[in-house]
Amino acid sequence: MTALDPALVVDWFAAHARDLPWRRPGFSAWGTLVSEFMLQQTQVARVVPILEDWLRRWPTPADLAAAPPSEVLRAWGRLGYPRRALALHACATTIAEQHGNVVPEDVDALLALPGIGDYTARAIAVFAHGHRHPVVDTNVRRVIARAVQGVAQPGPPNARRDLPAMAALLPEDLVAQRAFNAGTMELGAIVCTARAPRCGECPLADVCAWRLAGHPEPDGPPPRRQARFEGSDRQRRGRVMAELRASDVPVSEAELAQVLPDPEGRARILAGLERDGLAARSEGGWSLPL
DNA sequence: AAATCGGGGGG
DNA sequence: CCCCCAGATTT
Repeated sequence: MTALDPALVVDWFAAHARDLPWRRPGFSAWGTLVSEFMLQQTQVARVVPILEDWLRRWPTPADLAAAPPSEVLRAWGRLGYPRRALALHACATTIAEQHGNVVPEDVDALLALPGIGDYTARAIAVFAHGHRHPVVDTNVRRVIARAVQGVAQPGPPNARRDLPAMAALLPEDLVAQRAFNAGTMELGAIVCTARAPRCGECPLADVCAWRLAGHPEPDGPPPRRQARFEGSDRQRRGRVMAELRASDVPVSEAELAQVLPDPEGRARILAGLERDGLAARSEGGWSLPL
C-alpha cells in the first residue's frame, strides 16, 4: 500500500467540487447537521430542495424543537426513512435544552444525540466546526478500498477498521484535512462510483492500486441481494405515511383499507408505525403524531 | 453480524 | 430489472 498523496485529492476537489448549499460560505452548523440527517441514505439531488425549505422555516434548533412532529413529518415529505425526521426533531430539542441552542463541537457530545452515529458525528465536527477527524461514508470506504487496498469493493462497514484507515491518510493541516475528507467523499460520489467508475477523470488514476492491478473483480462471496421493494412492508409503511401526511383530519380505517386491503397486513403496519412514533390512533382513525 | 427502515436515481 | 445511495439502530 502506497501512501497516497492527499494533495491529489485536495487539488482535484478545489477544481471540481459541486456547488452545494452546505458548501456556501457562512452556511450554519445547524444547517450542516440538518443536511447530514437528510443525506443518510438519500441522494444529494433529492435533499437539496427539502433542505432549503427546512432551514428557511426552522433556522435554529429551537425553532424546530417548537414544531409539532406532524409538521416535521410533513416537511420531511418523501425523503424516506421518516424515523430520521423524528430523530432530527429530538436532536433539535436536546440541543436547544441542553446545549444552549448551539450545535456541539465534540464528537462524543454529537454521538450522544439521537440519530447521530459514527459518520454523522464526525461529518459535523469536521465540516461545521473544522475539527480534525476521519470522516468515513460509503464513498470514502470505496475510494480507500480501490486506491489504497487495490480491491474492487470495500468489506462490510466496520468503524474499528474504517476510521483508522482514513485517519492514516489524513493530512495534519486543519484546512487540508477538511478538504481531504470532503474531497474523498466527492471523488467517490462523482468519479470513483460503485457501478461505472470514471477512471479517466480520476486524479488518483496513476497511483490507484486497483487500477494498477488491472481492475480485479470482487473476491469472496457475493453480497446478499437487497429485498424487493415492491410488495414489501417498507412500501406499505410508505403508503400509510403518505396518506397521513396528506390529511389534516384522522384517516379512517376504511380509507386505509383502500391502500392496504389485507386486514392482517394493515394491522401489522399500523402497529409498527405506532410503536415507532410515526402514527397515532385518534378519534375516527389514524393521524400523524401531534 | 444481520435485519430493519423509503423511495427514487441511473446503468 | 437491479444495484446503490454523505447510515443509524435494533436484534
